[in-house]
Order: sequence, then C-alpha cells, then structure tokens
Amino acid sequence: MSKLILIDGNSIANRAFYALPLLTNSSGLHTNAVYGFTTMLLKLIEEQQPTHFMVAFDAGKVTFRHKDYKEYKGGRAKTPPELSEQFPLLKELLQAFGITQFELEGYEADDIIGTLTRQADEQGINVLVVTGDKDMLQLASPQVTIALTRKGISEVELYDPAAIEEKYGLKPLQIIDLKGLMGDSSDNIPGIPGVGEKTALKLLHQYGSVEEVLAHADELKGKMQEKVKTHAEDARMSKELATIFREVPMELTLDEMAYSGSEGQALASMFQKLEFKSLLDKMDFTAEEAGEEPAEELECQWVDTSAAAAFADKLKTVSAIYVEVIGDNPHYAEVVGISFYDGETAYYAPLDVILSEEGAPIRAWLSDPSKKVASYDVHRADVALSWQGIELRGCSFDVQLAGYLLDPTEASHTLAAIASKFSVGGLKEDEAVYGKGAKFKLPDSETLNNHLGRKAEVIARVTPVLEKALEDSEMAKLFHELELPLSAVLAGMEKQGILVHSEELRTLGVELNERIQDLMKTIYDLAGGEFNINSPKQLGEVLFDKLQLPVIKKTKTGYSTDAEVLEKLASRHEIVQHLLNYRQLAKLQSTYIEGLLKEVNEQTGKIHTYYKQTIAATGRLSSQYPNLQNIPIRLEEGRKIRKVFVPSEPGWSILAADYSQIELRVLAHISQDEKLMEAFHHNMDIHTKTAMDVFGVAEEDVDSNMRRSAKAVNFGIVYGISDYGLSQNLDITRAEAARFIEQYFSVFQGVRRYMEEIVMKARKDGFVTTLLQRRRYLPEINASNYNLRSFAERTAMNTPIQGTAADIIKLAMVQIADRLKREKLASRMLLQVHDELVFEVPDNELETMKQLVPEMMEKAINLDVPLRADVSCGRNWYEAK
DNA sequence: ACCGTCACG
DNA sequence: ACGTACGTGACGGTT
Repeated sequence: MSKLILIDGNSIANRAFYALPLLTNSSGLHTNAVYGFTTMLLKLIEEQQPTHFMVAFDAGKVTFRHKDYKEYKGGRAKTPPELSEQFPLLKELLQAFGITQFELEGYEADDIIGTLTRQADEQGINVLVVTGDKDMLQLASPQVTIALTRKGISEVELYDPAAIEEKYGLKPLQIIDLKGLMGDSSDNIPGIPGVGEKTALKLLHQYGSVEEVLAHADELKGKMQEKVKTHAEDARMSKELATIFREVPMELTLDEMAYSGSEGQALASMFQKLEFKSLLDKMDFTAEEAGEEPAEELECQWVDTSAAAAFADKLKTVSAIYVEVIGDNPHYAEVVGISFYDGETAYYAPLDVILSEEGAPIRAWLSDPSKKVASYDVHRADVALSWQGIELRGCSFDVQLAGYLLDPTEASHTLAAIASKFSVGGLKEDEAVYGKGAKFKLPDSETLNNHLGRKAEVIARVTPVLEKALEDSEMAKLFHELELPLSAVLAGMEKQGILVHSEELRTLGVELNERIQDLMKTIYDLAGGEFNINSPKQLGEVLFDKLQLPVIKKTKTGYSTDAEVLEKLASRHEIVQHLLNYRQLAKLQSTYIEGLLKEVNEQTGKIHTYYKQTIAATGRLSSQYPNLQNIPIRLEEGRKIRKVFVPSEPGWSILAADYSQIELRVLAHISQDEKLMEAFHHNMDIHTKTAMDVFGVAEEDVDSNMRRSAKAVNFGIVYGISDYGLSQNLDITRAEAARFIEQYFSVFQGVRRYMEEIVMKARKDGFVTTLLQRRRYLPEINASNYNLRSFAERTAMNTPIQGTAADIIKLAMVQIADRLKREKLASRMLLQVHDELVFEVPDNELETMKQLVPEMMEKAINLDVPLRADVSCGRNWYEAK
C-alpha cells in the first residue's frame, strides 16, 4: 500500500522559524527553521512510514494569482534574512534525507500539492498533506488527509473530510468559500469586510457557497446586506484567489517521489554541519556515518583483585584515565571505579578493587605527581577520590576544561559531546547508557566495563586534537599554566571546607522564625484572610484583585510582585512594607539558615562548596552545594549570617582580601583611557572622580546624589551601557540617561573608543577575548533582530572586562596557593567570591598573611594601572570586613 | 521542568 | 517601535 507525504515547504519552514528561538551554529548560521523542519520529518517518517515523499516550495515572486490581483500577498512582511538564509540549508537537508523536492516558476507550493492530490485521488493513492495553512483543507478527500501544524511545530492535527465536517460543518471544497467571505489578511485577500469566521460559517451553513450567498443577498439583514452587496466582487475574487490551482502543468511521477529511507552518512554529516547535537545522539549514527574517526574494536579488561597485581605493571604505559563519579555533588558522590587506557587496551577497576589491599600499587600510582596522564574533569575526580582517602595527582590534561575554554558558552561539556565535536567517535552519551532522572541505573558489568573503558580510550584520542585546538586559538598557556593548576587549588579549598557554627545558625533561625510568624499574622490580618505569601500567584490576587492596588508590571504568567513593584506600592497600603520584610526574612530562613544547615557535613562540621570551573561564559567561577558566593552582605540583617563562618582551628582568624574596583581598573588598562588611568594612578575614589568629570564640578562639590549617579554610570559602562538600562537603574528618563552617557563618553574618550572597537572586533572575528586570551564567541553580533544584536554587543563590551578580572584573581589564587605551600605556611585559602579571597590563618601567621595576600593579589599581573586589594580579619567572616 | 524572586559580584 | 543593563545559584510554587 503506497503512502505519499506532501509537505508545504514554505509554510512549515515559516512555522518552525517563528515557533523556535533563533538558534545558530558556531559559524553563526541560523538553524532554527531547519531544526524544526528536521524534527517534523523524523517524526513523520517514524509515525507514518511513507513509501513516497515530496516537499514543495514556492518559486518566483510573481505567481499567476498576481495577474488577477497584483496586491496578492502585499503588505506581508519581508522574509527576514535569518529565515531566507536557511532555505539553501533546508534543500541540502532534504537531499540528505533522500526526499524529493519540487518547485515550479510562477506557482506556489499549494498549487503543486493540489495538482498532485488530484492525481492521487484519481489513482487511489493515500496522501498526507502537511502544512500550516488552513486553506489546504480544501484538498481533503477520502484519499487525502491534511495534517495542520498546531501550536509549535511538533504537534499536528489530522483532518479528513469527516473531521472538517465536524469542526466547520463544511465539505472540503467549501473551505474556499469560507475564505472568499472572510478573506485572509496574511495573503492580503480582502473577503467581505466585517465578516469573520463566525459570520462566514453562518452564511455558508445557510446558503452553501459564495455565489449562493451573493444571489440571496436580498434576504440578509440591514448592514450585512449592504456589506455583502458592496463587496460582492471582492468576495468572488477572494474565492478565486483562495482556490488552489490543481492543474499545474507538471510531470512528476509517483516513482520520482519514492522514498526508500535516508542515507545515514549524508544525514549525519548534515546534522554535524548544522550542529544538531541532540539529534545526532538520538539517531544513533555509526561512527562511520558520523564521519568520526572510526572507533576500532576496543579490548576492555575488567580488573579484579586477582588481576590487580598484573595490571599494576601496565600502569607506566597508561596515557589516559577516567574516574566515574555518580552524583551531582562530588563531596557526596559515589565513585564507581576508574578506567585506564594504555594505547592499546582499556582496563576498568571498580572502586573496591582500588581500595583493596591488592589495589595499593594503583593507589600509589594515582597519587604520583610525576606521571602524565590525560583525564576528564580532574577537579571532580580529585574531590570525590579524596573522600575515599585517595589522592589524585599527575593529570596533565583535562578534556572538560579544554572543551570549556574552546567554547565556554557550549551548553554541555560532556565527554561524548566534546569528543564528537572534535571528530572522535565511539562513545555513547552517559544518558544513553545509564538513563536519566528516575530511570538512572548502572548497567550490567560488561556494559559498564565497555563504556568506561571507551571513555579512557576516547580521552586519549581526543587529547592531541584539543591540544592543537588550544594552540591554534592561543589558549594553551591559559590552559596549562592557569586553568589546570587552578583546578587542583580549587579541589584543595573545597576539601578543606569552611567551619560553620551550626548551633549559632540554628539560634538565628529560631529568632527569625518568630519574627516571620508575627509578620505572617499581620499580613493575613491586613489581607483579610490566609493565603500562601510565597506564591506570587496568590499574592498577586490579594494585592491587585482583592485590595485593588494598581498593577505596576506584569510577568509572562501574571502580575509581578517583585521588590521593585512592592517598593512603588509601599505608600498605598500598609501590607506592602510587611510583605517586603517578610520576603527578606523568608529568604534568609529558607536559603541561608535551613539551606546552609542542610549542607553542613556531618563528619567535618564544615561546609564544602564545589566551584564549577566550566560554567560561566566569562571565565568566572561559580559555587554550588551550597553557593558560598552569594552569602548576604548588603543588608545588616542578612550580613549577620557571616558570623557563623569561623576558623576551623581554635585561636585562628578569618582573613578576607578583596580587589578594589578591579573591573574599572581592567577597563582603564584595556581601553588605555587617559582620564581613567590617571584616576587610578592617583588612587582616587573612582565614583567621585567620575562625578567630578561628568558633572564638571570640584571634588568638594560632589554631593551624594551625584556620586550615586556616577557610580551607576560606572556600573553601566562595565555592563555594556544602554540609556534604557541606566534610566531604569537611576529611575530617570531615557533622555536624561542618554545625556549622562554622552557626557561620560566626552570625558572618557578612550572608553568610548574601546567600546566601539570591541564591538567591531566582535563583528569581524565572531568572538572577543580577555587579557589572557580566554575567548567567547558571539554569533548573534550580526543578527538582524535588534534585541539579540544589542545583547551580543553589550556582551562584547562586558566579557573582556569581567573575564579579565576573573583571569587575574585566578592567577592570584594559583600563585598564592603555590606560595603557601612553598613557604610551608599553615594558613589555608578557603573561598573565592569573584573579587575576594577568604583564608583561615593561625595567629603566628596573621601579620605575614595580612601583607602577603594583598600584595600577591596586586602583583598577580602587571597592568598599566595599579591593582589594589584591601585586607581585613576577624574571628569570623562577618568581622573580616 | 519552568517561573518568579532574590542573594551575591 | 523595539525592550535590556553583565555574570551566577537556590528556593518555593506551579505545571
């Protein structure tokens, strides 16, 4: 039984384009419409099992319809370039799929499909027409079903004549009459003004066709009669325009549309070009098809206790290892085992074997810093193994870290994804082997052995490729001398942890709880009833429906109730101030009291955070489980939380040192702005200095308001300024904000030049870099969409600044860690908070450290302006301010 | 899994 | 006319 699928190519491409966010591959090619189209094709092939397949496209700007009505499709917005550039890709993709495509000058896809369905009707072939265009329903017949895309792209709704009858009460051909009466604004087909779908259906149910409606116009009432009579000609013409032409002079035989499956290789290479990673995984292409260096058979040996001694002899030739760690938080994760690759054979030793007596030589080897092996996510392995009493040393390459540096914005840096991106195949994604979420399960030992063995082998194969790529992009030094050493420093800090006074934290929680209870009671009283204050939905109803407060701002899902909105409502109702207080305290309670208590390690009494080194697009670190980079400080109430972070040895102190204005100093250096450099050379208060220059007043005439504005401008400059953003921040008009910015740039001309040049550089190269050559790609820098482009421009301005500051503190960390070790100081580095480092220090080292730390931070790198770091210490983190 | 909110630099 | 300041993570609620 033949089954023919006919796709309205333009319609589906359009739907996909507007339904999906703009995706780009790394070369800046837009791919969202092609992606949507692809998922639809895959779904159709799987579900419909077509024997024949064809995609029709519109061809030529002028069709025969324009002869009768030259405004046809007039007023329609021009196809955006982000979509038009995808049509060649789409056609290439269809070829890879092995799907016939057809177009004919002067005809639209509808007409081609209309003609083919007529022929199919005659020959009794089953047809499925896929389109987003309701007009096509006119083609439905016992043989022909129409699949209309619903919201989005992946869902379709099937219409056969019965379904059309049920939905509209019309025969398929009457769809033409429907459109004749109601018109179609998107095609600029007029219809009868004022007649929408409802009226049109009513008329058709009564009279059956446009012609009959016109013939019985006299029977219609008042206004309607008048409209129908005046626009009778429009209705006739509209019907004609809406009629799909089913006699296109074309010869396309069924044989030519035969579909016999897709060719894996062509499809895989197309998916690779488009960077459809999820599809590449899902399709399970063989390595050959995927164009990857074909993975050869790999012998994977299982190392048990009886084989451990023999295996130990092979260790000296091992070039890559992989430590399988299951669980998000490496401090509490399960180490499953370690796999090894010696250039020939893979070996896998489960953790219990490594921990056994027989595993001693393996443990010794793992701890040997003089060996050189490649691995993946050494940082994580280091932390997880340390909890097993195993030291991991001597990893001289990290695939994850390299993959991150080569493109920090990549969504995931899994080993399989990085390998595949660099044309090394043979490894399945963990998800495909282990399952995910609730379905996660370690497989049988043979599968596990092979999977983990393969990981070690893939690390060995991809390492030289990544080394080369790092060289080519001038990041080899950044990798080997900064990021890789840093990963060991981080692991050390995390293992060390920071002691938390849990009892004190609990006490704070009890006090807080009483105040929260009181606030809740007051709020319920004022609201006239109980509700869940934590639910923005319920709170919105109370404020804006029940209490009738004015709506200031809306979110996607309803009323906004954020602090900014509440501040504006504070004067209008007593409840609002209580809500603000409640929010503040509830945040402290849930995130910083209960949240932190949950993360205190039972054995150590400490909090061991985990720094992610491969997440932030700018090169910053981020902190998890818990996040110790966002402990409150701005409000005294929350700042008290810092009192519970204490030294882990009696009599020691907490020492904190932070860079002063590091981002603006970095800006001064990279922009070489004379005024800004001068300000820092004189170690001036930068916001006051900015106020003096921008407002043209003497230092003593800078009032607090002027300084506040100048500070906001400085922040804005670092973020990639826009008048809108500044106006929001300072609560002034856009015009005023624009004047501030102009004033700023007229003083700091070097900064203006930098901002212009960095955006131009981003356009030219497609990426921006930090001082240490860290890179960030900005594919949207040339987008025609204003928002996307502006975002990329601001990112181009901000990333070199934020990223260079991140480079610098990372340098300081590596150098300081080195120094502490070399000089055998007992002091320990515990935390990093972007521009701040926190240590615990014994008394006898306090003076040394108070000098050493800021000095090393200031000298971490030599810029054309001085760097400054302030230091302070106390019995806890709160006091070190 | 996603959203709104809010903590930090 | 558009609508956003840059970079993160965690929580509770909702879907």
